[in-house]
Amino acid sequence: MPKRKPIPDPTLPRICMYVRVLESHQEANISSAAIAEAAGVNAAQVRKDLSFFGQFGQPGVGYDVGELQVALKRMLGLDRERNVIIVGAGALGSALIGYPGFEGRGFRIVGIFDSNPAKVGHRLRGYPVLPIDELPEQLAALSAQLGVIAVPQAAAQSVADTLVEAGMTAILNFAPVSLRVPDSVALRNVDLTQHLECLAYYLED
Amino acid sequence: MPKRKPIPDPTLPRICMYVRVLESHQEANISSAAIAEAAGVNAAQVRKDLSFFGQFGQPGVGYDVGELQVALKRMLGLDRERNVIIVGAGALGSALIGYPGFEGRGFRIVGIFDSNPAKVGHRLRGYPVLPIDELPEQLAALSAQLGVIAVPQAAAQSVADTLVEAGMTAILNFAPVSLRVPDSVALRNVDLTQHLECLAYYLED
DNA sequence: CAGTGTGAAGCGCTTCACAGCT
DNA sequence: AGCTGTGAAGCGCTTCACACTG
Repeated sequence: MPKRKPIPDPTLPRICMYVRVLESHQEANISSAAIAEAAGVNAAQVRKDLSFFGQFGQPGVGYDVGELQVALKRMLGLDRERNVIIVGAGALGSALIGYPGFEGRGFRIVGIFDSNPAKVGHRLRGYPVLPIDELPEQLAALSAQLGVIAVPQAAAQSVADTLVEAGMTAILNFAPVSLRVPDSVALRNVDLTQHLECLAYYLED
Repeated sequence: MPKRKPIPDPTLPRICMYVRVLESHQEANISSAAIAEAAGVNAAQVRKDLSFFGQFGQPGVGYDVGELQVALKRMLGLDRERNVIIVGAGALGSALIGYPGFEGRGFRIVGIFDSNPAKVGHRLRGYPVLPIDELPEQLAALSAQLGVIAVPQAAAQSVADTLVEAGMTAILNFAPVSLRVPDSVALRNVDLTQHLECLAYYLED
């Protein structure tokens, strides 16, 4: 469900990368060629990507680093904090809670859920683990906008259904299954094993 | 560096998914339509993907589930165990060590490395944390074929260089940077924050 | 002149559609 | 009849090339 105009799917992650490049750039100006170099893409690609959001550059000069950064962050919706809940208090869920890349970039973990009664009630890195049945009530109270699924494969679809029913519209799924969600829900999958499997293909022996 | 014929980049992950579908399929036969349904793709896509590796199906019948599974696993190089080392003994590295999807699918963690002297020597989930300087010597001894980078952004390129110099040809990178490696090295990136950022774009407010 | 913005060409993946096999 | 394998069409992203701007 695109916001205003339909952005090509591959563009979005690239824009995120450009923001990173801008953040670690020292000078005040930067050219599309320099962004491309740092991001590992074509310079024309950079300009075309940016053109989806408007015109930011000055011919002969390039882009104002600070200005472009702010503009892109606003376009991506990264100009505000986002509350995130994690479902699954296993090793992966636990690691995500402490992941510095989240808190440091505007994503605040506001709740951990698990179906295992043995885990519920305990604290994980300072966060109380809540029972999954309470997810529907808690969701509004926590004003969580992003849900992370870090449960075993077998439980993933059920958790996704619960999240969707509770009104969650954006889900990041770490379970190795193709989840079924309504078109109105944004879903991204991160399949760790799949990445290793793809790499294995390129090994010689 | 493709093995025999150049496979379209998007095909590889899909093949991995098909294998998953086959593994959890009960009957002896399956049609491309059924695989497609479960994998969330087009049926013609499935047939075209499979045709890169050969002809497996029987017109009017479909595919033999067991046979196709074995064939695909061999084509992907998943018919043997792969030794994996993880660089970075932080929260993420720690979670990856215990990730059931690895050990359960032929990827065996054989070593953890970290540059922090405070971590070296300790055991992480039963594995000794080795100093990163020993990586070159240890690599051959451990016969590791896959390297996982789970260190902070600032250290990632240096770790990648070390891995490449030591002869590693496949790298899975969790640091949020675009790493520079020779073309002969297979590299895949998993940027957790980037996924959340992409999702944030689709949020209404 | 250096560098952006963009129409147009290029290219590769996806989907269609159907011949052919069982 | 049912379903695979595949040439060909369709489609969308990427790259080129250049007019234009400061």
